[in-house]
Amino acid sequence: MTASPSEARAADTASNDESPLACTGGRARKLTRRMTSFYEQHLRRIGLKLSQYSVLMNISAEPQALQQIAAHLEMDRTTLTRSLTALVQNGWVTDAPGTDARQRRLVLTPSGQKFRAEAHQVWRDAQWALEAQLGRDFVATLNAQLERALSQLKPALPEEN
Amino acid sequence: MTASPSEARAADTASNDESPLACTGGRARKLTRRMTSFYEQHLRRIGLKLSQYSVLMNISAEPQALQQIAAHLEMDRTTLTRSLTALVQNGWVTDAPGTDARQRRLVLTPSGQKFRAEAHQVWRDAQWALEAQLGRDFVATLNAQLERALSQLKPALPEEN
DNA sequence: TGTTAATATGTGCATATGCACATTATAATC
DNA sequence: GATTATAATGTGCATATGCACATATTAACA
Repeated sequence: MTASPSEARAADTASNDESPLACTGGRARKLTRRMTSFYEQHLRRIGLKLSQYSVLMNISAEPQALQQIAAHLEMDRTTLTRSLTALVQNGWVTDAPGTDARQRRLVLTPSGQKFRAEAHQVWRDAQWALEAQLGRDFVATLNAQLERALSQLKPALPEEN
Repeated sequence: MTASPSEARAADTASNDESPLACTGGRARKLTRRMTSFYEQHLRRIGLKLSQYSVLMNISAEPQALQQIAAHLEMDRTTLTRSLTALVQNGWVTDAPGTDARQRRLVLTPSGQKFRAEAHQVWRDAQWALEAQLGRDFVATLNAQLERALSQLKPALPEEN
């Protein structure tokens, strides 16, 4: 409502009161949509989504617990579960036997290792294309900015589960 | 090439001339997840997703065609359609009568105008919180970087529809 | 040792995202 | 004026995202 407590600060950002584009989150989302689209133009020829590629690159011949992978990727645990479904169905990833019946330990299959190398090459093409389009220096700067933002914008409620 | 477990990490940090930079798309996605989470912590108290907020801020008392809104937000047309469903069901947005039976023209209802102002205030709180956490200067820089990336990474196949 | 707490994961629900396809209405053309 | 092209939108499908809740398993401990 008429939030009087914030009127003082309102002057600080009054320049963009009417402009929703000032929203950093909105910009980030928009860029992510374009960026995802860009990468997936390349990845489409091997039938991978960018997210699936990310998951695939974080699985190896060494069994890793699902939660470890999720933490490393900083993906929602349940999102990872469903993302793995496709990779498992394609025979690239499988469950390694373990001692703890709760824990899922995931490994690449032989065909998964082969496919991962192929996917990596396709990603390289995409990344090179991105650097060609935006300029290598700018991409490096952007990477650094994203990295810095990530280091400062810590995830909220870090796993209260 | 041997798809060793370290290959992914090697690519992540590679910076020599022969290797592409780290996956910019992956970083962007990760930051977007955190950013979205950050904003939605605030927006949750009025029951809005960040995406819904963006849509709401791009609808006014002046009827606008769905496609115009989608183009301006650079959102997929069909995503917008479904995002509008919730806004319409809540009585904030409605269809304005038009001459072309194909075209949907959307307007804010009176209650929608009121709610939009409220949502805007909540967003301001979120934006302020973001600036407080990351530092105002850095947010400004980040915004500029995102904007620059957006201006250079044009959408592929720019609406062949 | 039996009960309770903590762990690891899965499922249902709602929305987001984009593609392919279907539908309806207007415009164009002959 | 009937047929065809174009335009605007909606729907189905697959996946992404995150939250709330449910389940199963191991650890803790009284």
